[in-house]
Parts: sequence; structure tokens; C-alpha cells
Amino acid sequence: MACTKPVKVKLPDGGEKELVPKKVWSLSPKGRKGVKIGLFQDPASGKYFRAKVPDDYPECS
DNA sequence: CTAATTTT
DNA sequence: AAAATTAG
Repeated sequence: MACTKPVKVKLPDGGEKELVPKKVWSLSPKGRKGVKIGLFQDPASGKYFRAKVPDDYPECS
């Protein structure tokens, strides 16, 4: 499923913006809860970066 | 250190 | 191949 809702993320340049992740997946060690990680693209630089997304955010590609 | 993922 | 991501 495609990622739709924007997430408030800290940009690499320090700014804050609502971006739609390129991909979201769960990053969880065995036995621990872990976190959801989103892959985003910085609108300024075009560079990709990762950031935590809310635990209830659906996995998507 | 562990977890998955993908850009760099 | 390494970096980065979060938090227990």
C-alpha cells in the first residue's frame, strides 16, 4: 500500500516539515517493541533520510 | 547492541 | 559495504 498521510519530521537541515514517507517499516529487535521507521526525501537537498514515525502509522511502500 | 531497509 | 534511523 502506498504511503499517504504526511508525518511531522525533523529534516536533515534542522527544519521541520510534514512529509509523506517513501516507505515505512518496523524496526524491532527480538523481544522488544522497537520503532517504526520512515524513509523520506528532503525536499531541499533531494537526499534521503530516515526518521521515526508514529507507532500507529501503517507500513507502506 | 539489536532490528529492516535502502541510499550513499 | 557502511551509514542512518529509535530506545530498551
